[in-house]
Amino acid sequence: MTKPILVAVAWPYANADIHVGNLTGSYLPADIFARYQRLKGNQVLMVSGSDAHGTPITVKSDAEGVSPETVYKRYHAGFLELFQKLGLHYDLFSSTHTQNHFAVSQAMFLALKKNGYLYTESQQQWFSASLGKFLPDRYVEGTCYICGFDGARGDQCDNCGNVLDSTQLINPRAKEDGSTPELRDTTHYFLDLGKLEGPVVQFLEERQGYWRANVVNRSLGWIRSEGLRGRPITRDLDWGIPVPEEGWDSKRLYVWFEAVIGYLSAAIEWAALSGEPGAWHRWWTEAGARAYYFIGKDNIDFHAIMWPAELIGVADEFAHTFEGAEGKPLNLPYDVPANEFLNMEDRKISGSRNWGVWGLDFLTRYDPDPLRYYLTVTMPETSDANWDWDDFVRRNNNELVATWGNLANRVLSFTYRHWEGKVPDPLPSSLRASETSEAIPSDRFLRPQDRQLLAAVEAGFDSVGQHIENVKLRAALGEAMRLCGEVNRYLDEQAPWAQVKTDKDAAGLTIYTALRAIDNLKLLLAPFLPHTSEALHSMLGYHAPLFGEQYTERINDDLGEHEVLRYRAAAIPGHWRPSTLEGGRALREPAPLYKKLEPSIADEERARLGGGAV
RNA sequence: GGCGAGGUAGCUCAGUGGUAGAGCAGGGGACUCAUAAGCCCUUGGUCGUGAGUUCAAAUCUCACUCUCGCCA
Repeated sequence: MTKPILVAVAWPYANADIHVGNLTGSYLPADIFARYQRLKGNQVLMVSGSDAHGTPITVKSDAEGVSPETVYKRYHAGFLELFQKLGLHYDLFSSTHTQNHFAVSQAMFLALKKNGYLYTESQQQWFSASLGKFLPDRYVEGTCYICGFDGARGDQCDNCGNVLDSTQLINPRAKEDGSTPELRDTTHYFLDLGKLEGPVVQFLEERQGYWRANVVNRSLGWIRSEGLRGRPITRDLDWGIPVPEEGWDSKRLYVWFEAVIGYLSAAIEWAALSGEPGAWHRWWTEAGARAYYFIGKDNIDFHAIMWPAELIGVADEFAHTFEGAEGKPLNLPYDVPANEFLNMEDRKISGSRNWGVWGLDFLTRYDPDPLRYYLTVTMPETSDANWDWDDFVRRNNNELVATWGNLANRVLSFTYRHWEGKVPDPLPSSLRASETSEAIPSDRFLRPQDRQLLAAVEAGFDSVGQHIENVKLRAALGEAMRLCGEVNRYLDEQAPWAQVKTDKDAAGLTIYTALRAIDNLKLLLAPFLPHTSEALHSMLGYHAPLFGEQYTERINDDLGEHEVLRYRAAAIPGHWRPSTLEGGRALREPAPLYKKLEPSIADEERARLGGGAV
């Protein structure tokens, strides 16, 4: 029985490079979860894309004198490169700047309006007569009315850190041309969150039993203490999605409102690209489907409150508006396993201070799986965590290399030397030549200690799998690593290097068992360490790969061209079940899976922190 | 100031009522297939503080305290 699983991954804002905190916060856990679900045989759809709209991007484009599109495409290209190098297997990684996303967002808007959850309200906003337009808060500077600092922005004062009401700014001036703006009335659409508060609270309470405490308690606490109030979903801006309404040409849908719709629009775009336009319904309207949202804690409000509110608000009207057909309600999030933050050497990661480790830069010096390993064992699942370069080196050398890499290497190289590069046959040599041997299941000859080891390792398919399904990835990886220890212990007890001198059949049984254990561990670790599991898979003599392939594609629509990352599933998918390694199989020449790192690199890497601007 | 999360071995963290755990680091030992890796033994904690509930509390309640985050 296969289940549709939607793996909805946070949309990176296309105005900065991705750092290790972003990776461990949402992108990496999503990929681990998705890879497991695919191995398990479930129907996975993992989608995301670049968040291309909003003022941070227009601010950057103004500063550089290029179009917002140029800015977003530059960072988007970096995302695609990083995801391919790190092996983040998105079924589709698109962008919010596509004709499809525009259409889906506008349909959501219209469906909410039709259902009575939108209203308009007039508010005051700075208007520049010389520029002839309303100014977003970030585009106004002046004196902070709290601390008196003169360089405060309309939305926030960088001196005292307070969030400001821009209309109270003293001596306001337009950032763009220095002109003095005036307050004018402007009308906006609001999402009537007050009306949706009851259903949203009910949605959260139904999930309180299994959601992470920091996600559900925070959301419920916030609603109970402050209540939900209407929130503007349009703003005066010319970059973004037009409001589907006569006379609203100068306004755009607010980013917070439309970016989350990407989870839905990307599923729809994926379905269209796959040549099966209705296929998105499997994840979005079927009752048995589950949607997991992988995000960082800064996004909790939007995914645990706002997005559910939008989905509850459109109800079955979305399909009606979008497809003109009778529709079912859209599925609400099943889980939002938000992660906390990762600090860098005990300080907050900061792009402007160059305090952090950036994904693409890291991969110019190190391999992807050690990064995936370290980010998983330090994943901030319950509280903030810390990246420490000494710890990175230690864990790479003492855990990844010593416990697992060395285990694979010691068994494979021993086999290669003593059994001519083939899996030893568990049949006793006396039976091997006889005619009947092919009919005898080789497991029959395994000794109790062999069966015991294999049973312990095979139990990992349940225990590791259960942890992953509960999105406890640190625990899952820890369990898999513990099983590596079991195999190391078994080898020490059996000592095949001694057996081989006195009783080659016994040594053969030991090595056969150890190889099969490694073949299992390769799968148990594959969601976490896909590159090296794939390499080991190949050394064990398999030809069909465990996982599928990523590729990019350029799509043309009315907005122009956008590049997406896609995924082609493996022809013969891997399976989340015990190995049935057969004797006699030819192995490939083994090579170490991981490299030991010099402890000195910790100092070298720390020296890079905070250095010259990127 | 309000809300949320956290404060458990030197370090990173598990552990939500029943005699304190893991990994790493530290100390000792036997082995040698392996990336001087692996294996065995071992040192180490009054579970932030105080009180309460209970036959029994790291685990529940209350107060206090420190850290981080969000909001005001």
